[in-house]
Amino acid sequence: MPKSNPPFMSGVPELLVLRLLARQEMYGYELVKAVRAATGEAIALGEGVVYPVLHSLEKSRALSATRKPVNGRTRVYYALTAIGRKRLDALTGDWRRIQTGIESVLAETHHV
Amino acid sequence: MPKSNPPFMSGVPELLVLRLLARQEMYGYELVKAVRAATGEAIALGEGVVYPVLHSLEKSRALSATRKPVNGRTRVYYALTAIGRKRLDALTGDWRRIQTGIESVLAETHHV
DNA sequence: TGACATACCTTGAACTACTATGTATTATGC
DNA sequence: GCATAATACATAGTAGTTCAAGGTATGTCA
Repeated sequence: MPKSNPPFMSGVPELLVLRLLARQEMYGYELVKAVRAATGEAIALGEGVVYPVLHSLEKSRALSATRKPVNGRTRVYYALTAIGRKRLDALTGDWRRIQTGIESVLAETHHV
Repeated sequence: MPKSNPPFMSGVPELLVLRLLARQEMYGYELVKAVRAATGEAIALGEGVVYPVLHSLEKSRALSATRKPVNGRTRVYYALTAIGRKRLDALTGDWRRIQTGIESVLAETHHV
């Protein structure tokens, strides 16, 4: 029974991938673990989530892919493009807007 | 062309509706405007979003509905139940976890 | 009579994350 | 030498949810 669409996750994988790749280029499997580490285990993305995001971002030219042979194994390194940077900025803005909105509702010391 | 699933909105309508109804009971149309006001215009939910959420929450007994005739017109007032309170607490926890995780990734002063 | 705000509701589509599964190679344990 | 785990990439199918657009009806103001 596939448990899908857990609350508050839409757009999150894309944002995290773009943000982490803005720091340095990485390959898919590395990203999976980087997300876990960077969020302090708060968010964990499976490979089945990360790879489709990478492919779709590459297709929209937000990422560039480079195949590098490492240890006889081929790794696909992804790096942020100028388009990707813009996409990251836009997503970050969306996030800030929504985060602020929700915070102002949750924060209210409710005096029933 | 319906633009659906904008980033970061999954679960948000449910959270906002529960949170606002925790303060005081309200009817659908009132909620639509309350969300806009409470989030400082940052988040605006259409009626097509709010009503299905209300119905689904009523179905899962998180909300109780009361029909009240006002000015010859019938309004359906929704109030939080004990189940709804638990659901709100759970969702709030989810939100805090994800919000914290993302913040720790975004916050990094990136020194390229 | 017309226009507009209030109030409620439904529908169809589109998006996206998730689990599960598959393939292949390298490293580790016994 | 064999089994297991970790690495590395990939796809399929599902399902949950938001959204725009439309529909109905009443009250109010000009």
